[in-house]
Amino acid sequence: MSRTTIADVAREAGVTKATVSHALSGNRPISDDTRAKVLAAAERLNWVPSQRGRALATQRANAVAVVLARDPEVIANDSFFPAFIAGVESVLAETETALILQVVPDRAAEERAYRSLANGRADGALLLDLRTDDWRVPLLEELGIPTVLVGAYEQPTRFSCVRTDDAAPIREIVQHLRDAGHERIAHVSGPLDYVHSRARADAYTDAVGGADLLREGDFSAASGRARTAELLDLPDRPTAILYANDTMAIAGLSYARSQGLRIPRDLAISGFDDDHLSAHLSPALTSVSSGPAARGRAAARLLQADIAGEQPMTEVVDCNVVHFRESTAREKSTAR
Amino acid sequence: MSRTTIADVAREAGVTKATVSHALSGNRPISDDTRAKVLAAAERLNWVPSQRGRALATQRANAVAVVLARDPEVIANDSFFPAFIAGVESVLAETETALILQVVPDRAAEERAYRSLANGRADGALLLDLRTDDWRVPLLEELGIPTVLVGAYEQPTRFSCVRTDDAAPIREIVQHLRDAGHERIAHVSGPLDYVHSRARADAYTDAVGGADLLREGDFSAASGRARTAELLDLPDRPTAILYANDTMAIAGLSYARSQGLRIPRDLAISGFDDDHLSAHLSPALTSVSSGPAARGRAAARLLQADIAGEQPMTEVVDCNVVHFRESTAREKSTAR
DNA sequence: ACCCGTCATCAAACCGGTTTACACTTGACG
DNA sequence: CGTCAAGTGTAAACCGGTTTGATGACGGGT
Repeated sequence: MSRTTIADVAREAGVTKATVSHALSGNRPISDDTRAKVLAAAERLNWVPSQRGRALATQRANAVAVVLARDPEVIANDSFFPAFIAGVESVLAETETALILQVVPDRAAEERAYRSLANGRADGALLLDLRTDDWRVPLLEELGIPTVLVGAYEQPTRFSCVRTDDAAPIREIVQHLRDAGHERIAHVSGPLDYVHSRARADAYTDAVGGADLLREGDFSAASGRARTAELLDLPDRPTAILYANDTMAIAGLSYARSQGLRIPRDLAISGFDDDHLSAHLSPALTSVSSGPAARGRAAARLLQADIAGEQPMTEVVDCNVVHFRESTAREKSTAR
Repeated sequence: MSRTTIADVAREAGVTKATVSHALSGNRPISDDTRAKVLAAAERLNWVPSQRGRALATQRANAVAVVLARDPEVIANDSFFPAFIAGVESVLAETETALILQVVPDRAAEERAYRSLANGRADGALLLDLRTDDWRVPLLEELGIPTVLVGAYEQPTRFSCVRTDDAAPIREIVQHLRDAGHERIAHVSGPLDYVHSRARADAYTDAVGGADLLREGDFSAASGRARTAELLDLPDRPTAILYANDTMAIAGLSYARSQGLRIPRDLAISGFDDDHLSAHLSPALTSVSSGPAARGRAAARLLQADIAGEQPMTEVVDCNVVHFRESTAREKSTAR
């Protein structure tokens, strides 16, 4: 509880509020012994400047925001998000910037949240789960609040962007599967109006030369299971499935097994985002570690730059690394 | 951007700032037609009161904080946290309260974080990962900021508490295993200076009548594997292991299998916290869903009550439910 | 007709900082 | 010796709300 204010410190040091302020901020030259007096007084009174007063005077909240419009359940399923946040924090901590996290149930609430944030709560925002032609982008442009888009965004925008090359790891996995003799390779994507789902799906289509075996999921275990069932019911069923996240992959794997298929001998499986459990399953799940922490750090840096008034820019963080594990291994007995 | 201030609205409506304030807050009686004029003016100017000005005047930040002192990696491993946060948010959203999330690397940073939060950034804090005799409790008491402890805390404190009965599900699992014929039941706990780890370990010791087969892990997959190896190396190895979280359970399961053991026939396994993947593994993992969202909601409510000046209280949220799955199933062939 | 109480509004102070315009010293230089 | 610039500190305004004491209008009671 900071009952002591800058005025108390000023009195204690025998100077005025302005001098105290300048002594601490260094915005104006202050003689060394005055500064010493001020610091001593502040120390003696155990004074810490109030965030509230400062925020009002400087028009800065010293906070940035992330708004998530997702089901609580989906949040709990996401291995990307927590690590991403940790990356963001590691950068924000350096400048005493706080992170405001808001989880909202629907679009109306989300819009209210952004308006409220822009209204003095936060200095900037991080946009996740971008959709093609996302309504939030123009809203935030209108609100005039610095923003960083996490993910490739195709529309023109003046905001900074953190991109990754999701196509490369997908090509790599497809190639790996081809080398192992697979010819019918399927893909269970995320919702295709998410830009990253779309990008991955496009990369897949490119790599295999068609979208016959592309099925749209929604990142949930249930959809992983359902889409897998559809694919396995095909007359000429795929011999490999590439999922857009590990949750769907594991649900799919589990279903395939329940149908008597052996993994990877009868069906090779790959996930995406490398959930922390994936390496420990049996069979261990091939997945793509998408460097969430690195992306979080990059996003936070770009946001701070934007807030500081620098030019927005796009940064490509290349941190995707494919972990080939047992679920896509070429079985000795069936090597061809 | 809210360039328009309350003064603009006042001018537009032909009244003073005070009237505008009262018209919106209802702190003073205002005639109906004046109120209408004010609301119309506010609407016309598209005015939203500034959080900053309001915060300074009311001495309220309209925000609460959660500080996490954990490895980014550990955060990503935790299935409890994201759902807990979602629960917290669902309550905070009702009152336009923001959630400030801070991830800090070490104790010094954590202490700074709390001091800064108490200094006008937040109105209250949620304390997770409680340790026996946690240094943060006296610190927050000294700072005089309303706080809710999530987890059983044994020391006397004036803060509210959200507790759960972790002993019950553990007893239930042990009983279930006993019924299936298991006599050597081991437990791989979390770090024993966490109060919830300790509580679970004590419940286990109570239920099996001894701590011979208790091993302390740290919630990481690596430790799950290591402690499992130790247990399986015993001359008289356990036939069932109860882990304090799913990450360790799955790492342990995976290791046991690599040693040629069949699950659950040779070794029954149970996790805790019910990771979203656990139901989809094969064998599906028995685990305890600890109702993270419900606990988050309870914690948020208690915190809001405390901030509003109500008496602190302890609430027991009973939301533990054991999901018995294949990993502890009694195998037909070995039924006794 | 006078007094008083109620109700609605206003004007000003306040929250706790930052910032700007200005005043006062000093020292250097022409 | 007068003047100007640099260097320090002060006083007051400001950020955008909320809250309180004062003011004025109106109606009822006697």
